[in-house]
Amino acid sequence: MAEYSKEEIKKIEQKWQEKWEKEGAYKVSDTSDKPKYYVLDMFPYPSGAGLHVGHPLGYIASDIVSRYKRSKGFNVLHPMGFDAFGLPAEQYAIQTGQHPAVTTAKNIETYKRQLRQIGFSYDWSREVQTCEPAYYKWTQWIFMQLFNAWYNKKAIVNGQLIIDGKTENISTLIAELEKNGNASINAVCDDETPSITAEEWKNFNEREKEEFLQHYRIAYQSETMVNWCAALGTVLSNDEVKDGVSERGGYPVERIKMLQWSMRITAYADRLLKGLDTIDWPEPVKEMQRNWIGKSLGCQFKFEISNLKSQIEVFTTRIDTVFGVTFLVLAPEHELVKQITTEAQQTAVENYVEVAKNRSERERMSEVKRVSGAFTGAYAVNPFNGEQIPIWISDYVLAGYGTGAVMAVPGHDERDHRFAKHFNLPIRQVVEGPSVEEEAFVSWDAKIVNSDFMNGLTVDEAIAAGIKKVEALKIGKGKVNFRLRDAIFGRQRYWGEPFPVYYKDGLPKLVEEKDLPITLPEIDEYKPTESGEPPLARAKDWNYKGFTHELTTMPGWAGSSWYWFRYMDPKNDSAFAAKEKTSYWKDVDLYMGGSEHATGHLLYSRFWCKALKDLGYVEAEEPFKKLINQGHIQGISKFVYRVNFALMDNPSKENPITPELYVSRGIAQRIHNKTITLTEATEIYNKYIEELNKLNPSRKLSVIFNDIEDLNAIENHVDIQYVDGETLDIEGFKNWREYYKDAQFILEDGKYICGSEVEKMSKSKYNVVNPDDIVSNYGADTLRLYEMFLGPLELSKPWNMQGIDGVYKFLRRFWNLFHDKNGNFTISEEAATREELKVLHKTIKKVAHDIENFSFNTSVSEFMICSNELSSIKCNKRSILEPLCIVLAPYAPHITAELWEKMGHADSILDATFPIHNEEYLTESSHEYPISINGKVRGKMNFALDMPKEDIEKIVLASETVQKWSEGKTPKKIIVVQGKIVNVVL
RNA sequence: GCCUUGGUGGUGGAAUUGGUAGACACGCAGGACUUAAAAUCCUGUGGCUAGUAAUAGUCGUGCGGGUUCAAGUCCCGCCCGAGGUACCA
Repeated sequence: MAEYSKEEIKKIEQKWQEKWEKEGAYKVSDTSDKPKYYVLDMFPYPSGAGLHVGHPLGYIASDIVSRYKRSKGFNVLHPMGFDAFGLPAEQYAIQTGQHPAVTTAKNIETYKRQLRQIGFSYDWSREVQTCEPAYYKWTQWIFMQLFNAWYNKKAIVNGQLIIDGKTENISTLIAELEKNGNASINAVCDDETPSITAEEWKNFNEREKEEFLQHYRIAYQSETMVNWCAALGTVLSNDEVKDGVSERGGYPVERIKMLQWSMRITAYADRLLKGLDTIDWPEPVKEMQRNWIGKSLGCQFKFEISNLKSQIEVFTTRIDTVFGVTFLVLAPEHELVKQITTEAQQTAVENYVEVAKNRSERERMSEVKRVSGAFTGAYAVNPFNGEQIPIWISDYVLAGYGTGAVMAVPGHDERDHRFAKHFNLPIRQVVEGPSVEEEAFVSWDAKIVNSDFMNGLTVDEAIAAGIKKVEALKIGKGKVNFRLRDAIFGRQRYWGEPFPVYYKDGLPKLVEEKDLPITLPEIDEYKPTESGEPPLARAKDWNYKGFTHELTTMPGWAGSSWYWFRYMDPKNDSAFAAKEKTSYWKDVDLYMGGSEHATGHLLYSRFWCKALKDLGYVEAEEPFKKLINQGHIQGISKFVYRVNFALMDNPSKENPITPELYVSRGIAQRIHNKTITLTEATEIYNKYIEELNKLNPSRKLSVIFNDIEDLNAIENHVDIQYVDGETLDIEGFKNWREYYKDAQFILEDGKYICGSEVEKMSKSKYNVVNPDDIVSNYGADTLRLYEMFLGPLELSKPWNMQGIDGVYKFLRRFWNLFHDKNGNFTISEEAATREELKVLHKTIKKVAHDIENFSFNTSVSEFMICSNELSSIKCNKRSILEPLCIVLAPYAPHITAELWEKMGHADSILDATFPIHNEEYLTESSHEYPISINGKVRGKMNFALDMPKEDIEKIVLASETVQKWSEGKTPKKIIVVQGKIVNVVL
């Protein structure tokens, strides 16, 4: 007496989940006669909000593929684990004092409970967590290998030169330095690496040797730009910076240089580029990586500075336009700026640099229409024609790119043109084409003019000639430039892998391998120290044999750049994975995840994989053979608007507490588009000052407020649980966080109205929807089908629950095929009719095709059509329903397992062989042709599929439809596409 | 800004890749069952015009052009949304 009711679903799903777990039904063996198939989901970060409905989208799809491949006879590895280090847990720790390990463990438990109840076929015995010492021991070990490695572009293996070069142990570099110095070494190294002889190398002391080797190591230290927030005493991600101030607290942020660990990913740039042609990834992701790597052929050369001994080095891809250069532009951070600025220009330049350095790189790149800059007063000499050209600085030139200086050719570059127009600098045409007075003319396919020896040459010829000239003048050379920069590997944070590094006399040294892992020490608070040192500086008595440890930790991507290898051998204590395991599983056959990882995780993972391969630890050159992008399930984010003013005194000395004052959406909009009245702005200012003084009673504080321009409203995410429609639940909001407790609000019509936006669903945006309710109301099988039914896997779409009833009804109808009106299980042993077989085989064909093509939404529709058809012909025959169960099982494992058992099977449906469709049942003998006149369908006619075109033409031309529309005229043309359509042209 | 991607009924989406636009669902409307409601089942459902009606005509895949016997699909130019933009993962 079983109906597919809420209670029954719960019973069935629990029963099978427990049974499968008890039997170890998903345990995978590392040895098998079957072909291997490795299906991997992207590593989830276990956030405090738990799993949201966006996560399972990809997991369900990959689970369907895993189950399908298993029923097709593959040995399928399908693991799951957690990328457990990360910023959110740390921020939570700072706020609440709870140890991130504790909250992370709790979050992981929640995730696992949620994942289990959706019925995924994960082999949980292989679970890994990046924050476990047994795991990060090997992350540290890999770091050590990369520290002890360099990139030899002239590597020789078995007497053969390796064209792309190879990662080698640093010992081969040292051996060569001892023999010949670095004269004949061809390696990827820092630009400023000096040339030395063997003699000089031998005479280096320990410090000099290490400093020299740092130019070559794959993991090395260098100075890089970061967002420094003095008030918070830490470095911030671009994400945490809004409008030049910290998202939290609204404190000023400036760009400063800091010594940090980096990874020489640029050594692999060419291989990362070439490897893309060998892997089956979505073309857009490959394209994004190509653009990110950004290989360009150009020319790097020097301009002399008039009246000074220095030179400015520029990189350009358009040396052919060098006669059109009318000024140079340096990044405001460029090291020469101070030196070349004339006295008269000093104030202007200093002011400009001060403003520019507080703008994020992203802002500087995006606001191209806002032209700004300053003249240094200095002039450079164009080496091609001896002309004196002014040197400017502007923030559209970025310090980290190329040389941090560009030769400006306003005639043929849009940004240069805008700059020249704005500052009234000359514009010159050197490429033949339309006038460049009003608009830059950018072309790679034209002739060069007004350019001395280049006149009449094509762009390509002129580039070659230009490089030749530069090299002849000995001022530079042709150069391949990559946009890709070395990856910063250090973080000023607590919750990450500690480095296996200590300092002796200020020199970084690796710990001994036997001392791994270097575990994360306990500290009292998770904040940076008062003096701005990273949190690890708080650790008491934490040292390595009396020496100080490295105090920064590794970034989020460290643990996720090799985890797929660990799943192959997750418990190994003597290697990150045993050689025989990595050579059996090799690489990931199917990787499912979002395209947001295109230029981060996916690039870093490829990099580490190549390095590990070169060093002889793994066989795979590429980690992920096939990649499928799942779209994001988007959430509706809500926003509140925090009032912000710049403080008059320097907040870095001692942080004042700034008011939590929020204005409703309409007011924020008026602030933003500057339509707010001065009266209203003044009221807000008064309120702000009042609060500011209340919060800092012992100090006299004031803020800058001259007009409405000085008033800012910063958009902050608010958790959607505190928003009803668009109105904020003020009490809920105040209780959300400690520092919102006394938040003040300026309302509209008595309400606080929130802003709203569709964004990716993410804990950090506080817009997540949890799948638990759906599972408890409808069951896991319905959730699985519904998420697939939502639309194509790779498209992003906002979450909505409309329509879930449809798939639930389908499952009930499917269940009813096996049961009579009273809920008794009844199936017939009668032979199937041809009609029934056609329905079955059409479904088998469509579903198998859909899974192979990752088109899961269309299979769900097909299942519905099939079940509707079988219902309407009242088919309950075993010979139809049994194979159908196997076909549906990857999508809805619980219901099908139950029905499979009821049909009398003692064996598991998990290992049932996926049926193969028989084309014989599907062939049609005739086709109903749409008859169109001038492309518009006017009628339909049925013809045998093998009827010759000529016969169809005759019949159609004689038909009533054509007679009616042609009104006696003779048709000009008739097109017959066999099996498809007929079109008559009048 | 730049790179990538998407835009089809009231809603999610389908369309064998240039060949009948709107499959399958949701929602809505009407009906059956019921004292009633829920559940279930049946019927209808892109817009506009004409008709009591079956139906007929016409417009229609973000906007504007183009190629073609034929365009949601290909080409050119726009508009809008989303992801990434190097310390979120």
